[in-house]
Amino acid sequence: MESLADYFKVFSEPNRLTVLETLRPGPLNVTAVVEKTGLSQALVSKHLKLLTIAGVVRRRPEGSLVFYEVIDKGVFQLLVQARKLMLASRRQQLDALAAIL
Amino acid sequence: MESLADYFKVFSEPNRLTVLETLRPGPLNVTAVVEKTGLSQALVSKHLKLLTIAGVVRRRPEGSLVFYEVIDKGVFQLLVQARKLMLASRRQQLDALAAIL
DNA sequence: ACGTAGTATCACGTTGTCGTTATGACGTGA
DNA sequence: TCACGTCATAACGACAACGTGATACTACGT
Repeated sequence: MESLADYFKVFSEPNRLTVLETLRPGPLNVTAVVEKTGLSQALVSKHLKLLTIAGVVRRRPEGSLVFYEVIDKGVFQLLVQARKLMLASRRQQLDALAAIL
Repeated sequence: MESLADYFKVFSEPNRLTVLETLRPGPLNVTAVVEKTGLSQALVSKHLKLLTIAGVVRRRPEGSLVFYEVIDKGVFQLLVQARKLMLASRRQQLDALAAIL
C-alpha cells in the first residue's frame, strides 16, 4: 500500500494469485475458496486479508459466512498485461540464446 | 520467470524499481546507475542481474563498461497501470472508511 | 445455554530476500 | 606487465514472508 513496490508484492505470490483467480467469476466465502484452491483455511484467510488490505478485494460478512469479492476487475487486466510482457521477455531470451548458438 | 508471480516479484522491490526508472531515458552503464540512484555498486549490480534474468533489461558490454537498457518499454506501461489501480484502491479504502464514520 | 460450522489469529519453524563488506575478474592505458 | 577503473560474485547477518497446527472468536440452530 505504501509504495508501488508493495502493490506489486501483492501479486508476487503464487497462492495469492490462485486465490485471486478463484474470485474472478464472482464473490465467494472463505470455505468455498479453500475448497476450490485446496489450500489450508488459515492460509486462505491470510491471503484474503492481505488482498483486502491492499484494496484489491472487499470483505462482506453475511450471516456466519464471509464473502470476498474483487473490487475492481481491472486488476485482471494488469495480470494479463504482465503475462504478455513476461512471455515477450521469454521469446526475446530464446532469440538471444539462438543468436549465440 | 517461472510463474507470473515470479514476474511480479521483479517489480516488488523499491530499489529495483528505482534502478529500472533510471534506465527509462536510455542505456546506462553500471557506475552511472550507481551515481544516479545513490545505491551501492554491489546492490545495483545484483538488481541489474535480476532484471536481466527476468528479461526486462539487456546487458551490453562495451569496452570495460557494461551498459544496460530496457528491452521493452512496455514495462513502464505496466508500472503506470499498476499505480493507477493502486491509487484507485486507496480512494476506495478512504470512501469505505468515510462510510463508517 | 450449548454445540457447531465458519473464520480469524497466534506462535512457531523454515525459507527467501535484501543489503553490506570484501574480494575476484576483466579490460584498458601507461 | 602493472596499476587502475569497472563490474560481478561470495559470504555473511538481519529481517520479512510463507505455511502449518493449534486455538480463539462469532453467528447460528437447537
